[in-house]
Amino acid sequence: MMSVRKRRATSAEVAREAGVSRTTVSLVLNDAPNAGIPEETRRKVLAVAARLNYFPNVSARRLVSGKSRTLAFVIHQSPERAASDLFLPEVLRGLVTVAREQGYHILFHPVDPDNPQDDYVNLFYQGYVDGIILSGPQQQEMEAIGLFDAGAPIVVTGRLPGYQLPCVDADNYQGAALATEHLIELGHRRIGLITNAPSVYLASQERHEGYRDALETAELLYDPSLVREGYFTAESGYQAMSQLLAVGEPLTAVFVASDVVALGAVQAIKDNGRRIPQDIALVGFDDVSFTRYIEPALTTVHLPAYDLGWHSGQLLLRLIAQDPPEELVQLLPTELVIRHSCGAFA
Amino acid sequence: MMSVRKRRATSAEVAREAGVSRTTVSLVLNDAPNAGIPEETRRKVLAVAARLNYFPNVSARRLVSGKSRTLAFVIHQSPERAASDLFLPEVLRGLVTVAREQGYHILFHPVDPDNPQDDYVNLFYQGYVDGIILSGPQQQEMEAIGLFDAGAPIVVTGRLPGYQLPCVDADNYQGAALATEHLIELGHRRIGLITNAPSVYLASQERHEGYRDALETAELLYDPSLVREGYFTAESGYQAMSQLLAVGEPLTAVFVASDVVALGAVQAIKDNGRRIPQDIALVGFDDVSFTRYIEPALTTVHLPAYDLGWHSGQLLLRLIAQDPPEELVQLLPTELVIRHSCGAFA
DNA sequence: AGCTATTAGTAACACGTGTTAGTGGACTTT
DNA sequence: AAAGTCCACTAACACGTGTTACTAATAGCT
Repeated sequence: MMSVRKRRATSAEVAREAGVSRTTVSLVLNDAPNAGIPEETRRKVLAVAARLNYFPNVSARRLVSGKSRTLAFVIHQSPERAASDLFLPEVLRGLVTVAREQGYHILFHPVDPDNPQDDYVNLFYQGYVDGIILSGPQQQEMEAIGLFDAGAPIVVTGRLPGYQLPCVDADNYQGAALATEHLIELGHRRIGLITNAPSVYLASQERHEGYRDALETAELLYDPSLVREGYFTAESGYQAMSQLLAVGEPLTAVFVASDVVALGAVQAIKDNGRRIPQDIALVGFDDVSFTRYIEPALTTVHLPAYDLGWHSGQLLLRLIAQDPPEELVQLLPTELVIRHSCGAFA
Repeated sequence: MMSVRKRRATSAEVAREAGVSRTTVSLVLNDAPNAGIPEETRRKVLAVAARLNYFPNVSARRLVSGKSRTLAFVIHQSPERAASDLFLPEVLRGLVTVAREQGYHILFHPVDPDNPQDDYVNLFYQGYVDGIILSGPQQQEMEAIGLFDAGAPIVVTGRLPGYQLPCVDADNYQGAALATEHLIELGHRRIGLITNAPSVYLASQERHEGYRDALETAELLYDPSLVREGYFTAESGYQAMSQLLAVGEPLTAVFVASDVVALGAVQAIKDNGRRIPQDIALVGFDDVSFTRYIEPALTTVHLPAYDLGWHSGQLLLRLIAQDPPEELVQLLPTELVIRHSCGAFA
């Protein structure tokens, strides 16, 4: 049984114990390519290091290298919305995957938008991290812009309207068009829209435009009276759908630009005594985990959460490596997930 | 407009610019209480520091202090299950909240159980973090035990059966009893159980026992033929419920020890042409976000995800501060969330 | 034999900070 | 006036590592 040593071993102790200099220990452990260390010395050092349970101190390494090999994942989330952040696990998984490939760690750093006393820019200035990923930015994100202008590596997951920051986002426009085109192909002519959020949100605008352009490409009339605004929640979807059901000339399909909002819409349709998809066909957006469980299973547009994390990390790492790609604004394609609510299987 | 300086300022530069020694700068910025620095010097130093945009280098601080003021959140998650980890955001929020109060940061470090080449123990031995929170441990977590035996601060979120590690878990037994008692109070006498997972999982055992003991306390017969095993998924719930519906003497209520599994059960009941809660009352477990949206809204036992994160962090911080509480195994109480599927509002 | 090239290694500096022990001067006390 | 006390501040060390410049010894070549 190995006894527990209180203090951690240092490279100096390894050197003394192995009868070599600290430099040699360092060269062996980082196996420096050009310095020719003979095999015997090498093995001796490694053996002593293993025996003393030596691990190089990362703070000292960081200090001398000037790099932290850590990325900050900064996410704006109010306590209420945090609980229902259904993408966070997947985004993180994508980010960690690409980061770890290159030996980087992730510092998880949520920020409460309501009291932004917490200065995430310090994470960079204090050398805590080498770069920052900013998820779900606010409208006025002056700190991020200042950071970028100062030459700091920073990537926005989502988008910051009006500023030219490096960012990775889902192609909301394309996804909305995909959903709408699918309903058109199924023969629908009067297709309503319930947005995911008010139009100040860029994603909401883009999904709205994708819907409209798909209609017009198919030479269908874009009718604003068939459009209602959602507000993130299922409740808002219930309200919006109830209104649409009361429109004079009835519609046969609705594109709801958010799965959570669509949940409320489904309820409203059922309460109104109509059936899905026979009376009203439905397509959602986001592909959150529970959409396959509701009745009927929701056809929806898959938001590539894992890829968002992965590409954000990849972009950030290239910025850190001073090797930026030509295109600093990346839109990731979405995919239509066909289930039962659209009536394709009827 | 302030020009962007390439190199970051150091305390030595601040000292030179302010005409004092580096020691004075350090004393001012950390406002050391006993060292009497006159107000004028103090202001002068602070002014120069602000002008030079000086931030103390965290790597150097860590090196000299020997502390990283960082906690690792290590979570075992296979890629498939990561996407449906509905508690992660809340657990993280709780953990970050308590950590930040004491000036700690969080390193997010998922581990794929299928290829565990990644040694999270090194995070501690290399001085990357001061302590480790281990979420969702495997059955044989020898590294964690070794770490604990070596005196490293470590806390398990969930529980490691058979070993005496500090841990924080939800009181599954109490929650299951709560759910079952509620159904009994509503007058049900034949109450089925669908477990959340196979009985090798501790949480599954505990929920099973809570159910049985609640029955026996009410002097009702515990009947194994009314018990079926779920397996995490809605599909497994559909299967289990279908079997229970075919039992000779029909039951009037079922406690499903997982909301996701309950989703499948709901579907099976509907497909069988019975109504909830009139024909069959249902209570779930976990209180995942979508339970309020399904039809009827699911009565369930709230799993205190935020508190799990918070108390895990709190316990770990006390271990780090060498101030451990008497009780190193903490069970957090659950709460019954009464909605419509149990029939309490009928 | 004398010069050069290679081998095997080390001494010393740098990274940026916290902190202890100490110093010179002004002020107070006896 | 001498001794003691406080004030304001600093020199110097420590933290643990990476890396460059250098040395001593050996081998290779003409």
